Amino acid sequence: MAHWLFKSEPSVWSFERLAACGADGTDWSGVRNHSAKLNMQAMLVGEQGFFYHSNEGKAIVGIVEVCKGYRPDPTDASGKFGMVDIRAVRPLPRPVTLEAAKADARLAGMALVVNARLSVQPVTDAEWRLVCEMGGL
DNA sequence: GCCAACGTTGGC
DNA sequence: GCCAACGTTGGC
Repeated sequence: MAHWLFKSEPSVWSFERLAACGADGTDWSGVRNHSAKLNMQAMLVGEQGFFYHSNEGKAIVGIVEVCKGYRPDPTDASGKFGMVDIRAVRPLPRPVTLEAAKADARLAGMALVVNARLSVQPVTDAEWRLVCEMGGL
């Protein structure tokens, strides 16, 4: 099972707000980037990812799960982009800050460290295990 | 098809 | 608030 990372400004859409959506989660519409699109296309229902707060907090704050597979994004008039649905699984007991990720040499290749602007990122198994551990899981 | 100009994102 | 990085657009 692959792992992922979803990024959002908490003032726009926070992990708390996702958690409030419950077990059905919400559609992750509005992504307009081809790399992010390819990542979402590769997602399978049941795969898990991190949820990262950009700008404010700058930390991985929770675990999410893909609960509906890739399909067209109705908010995209061009029809080129799509979306998946995600739901909150659990918050991290100890959020893992960007600073902490950058400080760990084992995470030097992590997409979040290398290309912070990509809104939907892949996470390797090793990165997943390490960040979960750092986060207190 | 190349590349300069521009807009957006996000860390600092 | 600034600016670097990146993606997209459009002129040639």
